[in-house]
Amino acid sequence: MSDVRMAITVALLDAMESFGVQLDRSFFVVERPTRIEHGEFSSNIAMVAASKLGEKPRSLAEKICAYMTENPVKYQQRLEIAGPGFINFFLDFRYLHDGLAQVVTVGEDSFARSNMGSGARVQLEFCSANPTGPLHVGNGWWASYGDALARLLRRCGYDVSTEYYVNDTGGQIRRLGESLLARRAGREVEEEGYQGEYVKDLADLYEGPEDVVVAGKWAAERNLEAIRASLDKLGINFDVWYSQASIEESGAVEGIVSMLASRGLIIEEGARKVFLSTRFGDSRDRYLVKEGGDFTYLAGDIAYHYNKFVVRGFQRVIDIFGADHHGQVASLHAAMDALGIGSERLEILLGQMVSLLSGSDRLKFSKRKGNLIPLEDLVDEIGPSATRLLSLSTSIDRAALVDIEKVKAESMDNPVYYIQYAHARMASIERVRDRLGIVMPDFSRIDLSLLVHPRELALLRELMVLPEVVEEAGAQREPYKIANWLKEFSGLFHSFYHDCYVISDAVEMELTYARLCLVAGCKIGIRVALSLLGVEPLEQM
RNA sequence: GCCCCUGUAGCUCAGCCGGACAGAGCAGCUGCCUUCUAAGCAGUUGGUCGCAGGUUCGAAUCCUGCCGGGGGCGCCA
Repeated sequence: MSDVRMAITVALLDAMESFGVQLDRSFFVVERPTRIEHGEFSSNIAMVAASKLGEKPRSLAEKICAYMTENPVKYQQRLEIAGPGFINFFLDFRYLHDGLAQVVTVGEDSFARSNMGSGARVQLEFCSANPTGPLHVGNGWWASYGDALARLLRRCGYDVSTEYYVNDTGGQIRRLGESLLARRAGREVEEEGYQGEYVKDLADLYEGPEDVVVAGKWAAERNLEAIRASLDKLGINFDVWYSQASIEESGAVEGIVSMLASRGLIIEEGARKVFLSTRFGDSRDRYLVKEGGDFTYLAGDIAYHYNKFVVRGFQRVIDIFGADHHGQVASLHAAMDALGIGSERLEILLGQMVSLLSGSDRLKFSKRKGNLIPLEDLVDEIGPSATRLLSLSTSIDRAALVDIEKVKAESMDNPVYYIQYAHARMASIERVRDRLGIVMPDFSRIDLSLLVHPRELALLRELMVLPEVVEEAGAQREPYKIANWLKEFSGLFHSFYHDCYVISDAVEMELTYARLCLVAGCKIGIRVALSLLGVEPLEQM
């Protein structure tokens, strides 16, 4: 919460206390009204608290205003009671000027940084696409989300480690091997196999033995290299690549099963072993060992999560899955409770499906069929920044619909250009400043109170909001809020740029200095936000 | 049948821990380049917030039911 907002909140609490009422801070809000006529800040406290005092909202509002007029907060100019009982705060614009001075003073590294996480160790697992083929657009979509969330949480003071879980074992690897060998022998790949063209390309390179496991592992490694390369193009790097096979080979999976058995949570049906997950809220019990004696995917996944919490000591784990893995959520949570770890420490975010629109056809994809659109094609076409920003513009809870033709053909309409252009204009102003040899005076001699044009004030207000947006986006795991802020802020900057010349014969030098300062602050803000999304700012366009 | 998302302008989406006349971009229509990049700015057209109840001083927002869309309920991974 900003200092000003905090001060108002505290003052309102004091006012209520003076009337003998103790209120919780979450009981009311101090917000920025959508309309500037309603002041810089506004509170609903009189409306929600009126019944506690047996008063009418407006008369309580009057009492509060009287108190606050006696005990004003910093920058307070006047108060207004409006509508059903809102208290509107009109402030001296110096609160914005002081805010700007602070932004410029602390700079890009510290502005909009929060200590919300207090250094808590968080593990963030995302993407984790099976190495049975190249990444498709949907994988890249949620990979961008995961990467942005990691950046966001780091900025909020969490100690984040990102991880890609490599599913490099099991039936799918055998199936991949079978498909590879079939291609090498010139046979058709069967219905259940991987039919994409990439299998053909790999088959041409494979010189190993006629063994489905060896061939499968070989192909998976090749695919993984391609996946790393695609992610690299998007600017995404993982701290850890964790192998599923390594978990199985370490004996950790047996360990988990016996741990659960010792708690009486496993029943045996011949060779099969069933985890009584319904006791922890799952909708049905789950097999951990199959009839043939192999572990199920879930068994390995539980061991993997045990490893995250207990072996590696993460305080919190966030998994980002596609909505098609929704079925795992209840089972994993059940297992965490069964193992005494606590399901509340495991946060599973589900990314809704991404579908692509080409012309009027909604395309359906399948990795096995091989009819997917590779992530790399999109990145090569529109660039990493646009790819990221596109996927980060909407909520994870909403099934995204991407219009391929539109994105490719009319990429000028992509919001990334709008935002980049704003940054490029800021940089351009500074280039002109340097070309003309304008040297900024000492900071203390710049009169920021000259910034009173509506465009300047609007820009300043939005800049001041960024720290709160960062905290909110981090707390709610919603990086798209940063993207929305960027669009809004860029729009305000374009308006300012159009209406308020910074360097011109028609502008007094004192005002030029103040505006240069504003531009510097804006540049800090936009660069912080872009960095959170992993988008590279452009100096010129 | 059960579980998770979702239904807001012609299209893509914000707003959803209740608040003041429902927002943006795109598409459409009108204007604006002799000064820091017109990939821009300004204006304008366009909405029974899926439907019906309920809670409330106040509901797009909360609750219930219904209708529609996506995903999931494997000894696949």
